[in-house]
Amino acid sequence: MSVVQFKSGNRDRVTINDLARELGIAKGTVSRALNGYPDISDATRLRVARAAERMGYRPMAQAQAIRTGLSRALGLVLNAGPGNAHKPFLTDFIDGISRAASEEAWSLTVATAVDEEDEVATMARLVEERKVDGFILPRTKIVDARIDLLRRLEVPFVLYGRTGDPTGCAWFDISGEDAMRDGVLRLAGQGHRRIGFINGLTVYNYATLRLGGYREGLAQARLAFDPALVREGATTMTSGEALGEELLEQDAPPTAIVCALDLAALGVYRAAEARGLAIGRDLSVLSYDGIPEAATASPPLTTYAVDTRAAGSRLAKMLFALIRGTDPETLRETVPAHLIARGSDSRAGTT
Amino acid sequence: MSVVQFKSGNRDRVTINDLARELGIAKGTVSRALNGYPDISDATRLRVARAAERMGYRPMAQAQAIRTGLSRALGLVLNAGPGNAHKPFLTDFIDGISRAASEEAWSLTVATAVDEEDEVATMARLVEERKVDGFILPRTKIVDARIDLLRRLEVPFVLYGRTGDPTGCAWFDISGEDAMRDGVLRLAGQGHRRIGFINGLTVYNYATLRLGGYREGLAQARLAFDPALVREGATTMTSGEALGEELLEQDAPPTAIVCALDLAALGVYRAAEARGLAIGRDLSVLSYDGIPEAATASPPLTTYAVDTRAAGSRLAKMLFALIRGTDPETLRETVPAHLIARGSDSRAGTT
DNA sequence: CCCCTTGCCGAAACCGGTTTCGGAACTGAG
DNA sequence: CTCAGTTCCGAAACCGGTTTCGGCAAGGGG
Repeated sequence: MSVVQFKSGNRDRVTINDLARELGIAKGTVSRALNGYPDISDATRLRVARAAERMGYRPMAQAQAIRTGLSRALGLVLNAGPGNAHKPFLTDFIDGISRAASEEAWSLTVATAVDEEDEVATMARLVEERKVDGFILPRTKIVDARIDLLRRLEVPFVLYGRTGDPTGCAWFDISGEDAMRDGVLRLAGQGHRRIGFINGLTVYNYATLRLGGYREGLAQARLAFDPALVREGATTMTSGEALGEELLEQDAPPTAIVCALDLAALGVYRAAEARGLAIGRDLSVLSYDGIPEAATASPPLTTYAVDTRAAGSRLAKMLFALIRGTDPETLRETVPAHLIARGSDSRAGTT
Repeated sequence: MSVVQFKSGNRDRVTINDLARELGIAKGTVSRALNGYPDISDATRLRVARAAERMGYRPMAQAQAIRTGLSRALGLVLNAGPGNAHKPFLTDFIDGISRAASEEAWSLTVATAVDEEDEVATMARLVEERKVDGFILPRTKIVDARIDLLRRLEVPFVLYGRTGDPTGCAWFDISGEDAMRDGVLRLAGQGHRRIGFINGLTVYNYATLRLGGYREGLAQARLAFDPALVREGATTMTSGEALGEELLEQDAPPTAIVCALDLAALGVYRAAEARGLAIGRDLSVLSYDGIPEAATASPPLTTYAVDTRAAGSRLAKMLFALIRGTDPETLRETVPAHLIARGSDSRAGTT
């Protein structure tokens, strides 16, 4: 047969049958005692609990899954395709999710995909094989195929970010729009009058929000919105450099630039350097994310930082609530990013 | 009862019973046909395969697990405790593993832990609940409690890195010692005579190897080994800065420093800056890892880079082989890091 | 023509749990 | 003392698969 020989699976593990035999009671009784059914006397419940503890009984998750339909695993599908680096974000995020999951003895199943189609296919497979009970969806788009899929499959999910049609969605998000608005006001307060904006990819929901925040900041500072000072589509250093160059080569270049992503801001550093402009003196830059490179850049980058670990943890807890039947639309939270002021922005016109 | 109400689990999923009923044959026959048993005629096998395809049958992983003992999941436990940042490493690593796993329709279960004890406990839990069939162990130590545990439990595992007692271990590793040796030779070739070394934590296996590589490089360059030029324990920028300071404040400071980790090297940047030394001119620095910050530092850091994605992928494949019964000791590979020459090292004495 | 293989499949046991159902023992009211 | 109502547990079905076992039919050798 084409079946390969695997290492022997079940060793000396203690099963519910062992427990029942040891205690001299029916295994169904043991199961109900362990799961808190009301038709079990306290005495029996205690006896079972003690024996389980003493013998080191651990229910086999998959055996439970086949009857209950719950595999006690959260799903996270990462898009690792080209242009989706988003690197430093991950460790903290996974740690946050995983820790919250561990607290409830759940686990986290991670898969990667190369594009949106692959992402949806991977999620469908995880659902079909019942490997996960719900998903956390990072990097939400305005129109997001993953959401459509999970809505159709009636599988619980929470968004890290908001989306175009939020019907039936639970989410946790950082208020990037508030950060952008505050950033503009901060720069305006430093005397800047021509403040540029370099956005991320507009398919993502955050981009629209952040542009809105930028415009709101301008309005509050009583500055006119000038389309010539706005660019979009920078998610890497390279694209940030290109778009920064576009802004700076104009006749009336901005004296400050707000970036929607730290990586783009670091690209702007290069563009400025190429033109002989000193960041923090000739050009102020301010950004969003709080990636580690921001701290080591020279000058260190002022940024609105996100606590990604806390986000992961919160999302996991929301997903638990969802799986347990909470109405998704009551599970919606938005929290602010926090400013880390460093040396990349300063008074205008010190040249 | 204390049991919460979960969302209905099993919906319209097609089971092996549906298939059997549809085809009018026994479900055991369907199972054997699907799994390539030899006592099924080709005609039946084909009929079953087609029906399975047409009806969209997907075996429920956990139901298989309970009989076969295999959950078709790889385990990865990350230590996310303080001082274990190792951030950028993760995305690529997970992607590599996950992609290799997906190819065989396996999945990846990720958990985090805060210290070694927690790590071992988490792994034990995953094994007890049979959530994973084997582990990938990153950041191996010379004496590693995780290895002891898995050896005792007879659970398959592969190391990312080598270890003190390799009995029964399979591993994949990057030859950090060769990189350190080549680094020393490169600097010696540039005319440096006093070459320092800042190592990582010596509990990790790589540290001993890299120190050995450094010494071998000195020997080949006919330079004497001077303990005053060697420090150990730098795994962060902060500690790298402190140890770099120690080296530089001496009467006869090194003109070049080899670091076992990029993060430490970036710390040395700061120490040098504080003393008014220009990296790449007054002090050459060369390092290992290939983290993204290395490219954006000024000057960009010369480093021996590691292809972490490929490592993850290779490790997953080795783990599959192991689970399928291959002798661990035949599964051992070491590959070289590759040099990315940038601006942080140069001729000595240009001051 | 008989017997022994061999190929192929059905039936049933099994894996480790959960859940339903029914009945024994105890309780309290009348 | 009787009878209905609780309390608590055993027995068995069930979940969706895998694996063992045995038997029927066809084929081949003597």
